[in-house]
Amino acid sequence: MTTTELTPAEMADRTGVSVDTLRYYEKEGLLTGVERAASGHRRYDHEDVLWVQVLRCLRMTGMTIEQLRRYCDLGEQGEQTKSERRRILVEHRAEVVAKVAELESALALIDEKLAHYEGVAE
Amino acid sequence: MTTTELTPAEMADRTGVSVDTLRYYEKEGLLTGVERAASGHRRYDHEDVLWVQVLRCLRMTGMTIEQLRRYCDLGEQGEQTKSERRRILVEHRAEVVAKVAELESALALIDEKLAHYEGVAE
DNA sequence: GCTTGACCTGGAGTGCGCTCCAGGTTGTTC
DNA sequence: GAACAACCTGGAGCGCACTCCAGGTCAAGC
Repeated sequence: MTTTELTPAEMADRTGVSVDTLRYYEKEGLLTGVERAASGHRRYDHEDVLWVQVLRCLRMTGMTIEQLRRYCDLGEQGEQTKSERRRILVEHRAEVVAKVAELESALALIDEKLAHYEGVAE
Repeated sequence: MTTTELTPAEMADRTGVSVDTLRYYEKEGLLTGVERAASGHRRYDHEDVLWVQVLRCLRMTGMTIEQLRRYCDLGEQGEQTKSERRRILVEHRAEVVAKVAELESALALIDEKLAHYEGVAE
């Protein structure tokens, strides 16, 4: 199995996360074990791509860097932290569901407000 | 018609928005025409309560202070800005709908991730 | 009439999540 | 081998939306 390695620029391209942010995530401990070329330049593999996609998904849904760090630290500690990690995801999932509900009730209010503009030309 | 007037503390209580934030919104032009008692202390009326609820709804759904200011400024300018205000709301609504979709696809990924923890005790 | 707490103003400070910068090394292309 | 881009590090800076502070005024209870 040949693992395709990506340069920082390629990784940024692939994930939609800037080179600076990738380095920032690494510095914050959200992205560990990134390989280096002999030159010292970073080389990202497919696993890194998948993981960054998870990071983006969790960030996008409101998980903080702090919480992500906790989640990653647990991952580093191995199998015995699985239930704790699961708990974190279950909890976060609930927050996302709540957020969706919140947005939907906000939509209702926006629609109500929009009704006042009925008949107004575009 | 007796308009019940609220002190800043009561207003904060009623709307869930802190006294500091209420003053901030006023300073930023998102909340205009707030009455004052003879003492110079603010007195909020029912309309203010309703408007702050709208502000919170729009903020919560990601509208920025800048955009809200624009919307409020248009309101100050009267009837001829109605279609522009409508346009802003319609556009914002679309963004909220997109955000909901985004969160829902994130939920799918979280669920996928959670599936890996299947059988892990709580 | 004095204390205590809510209120006033202008402006400084905070936390978050990046984003940018300086000063230097590496790698590719002509 | 020179130029130029992409990379490295540590650390500073930024934009947003508040949040807090200093120094003072106002009002309600005792």
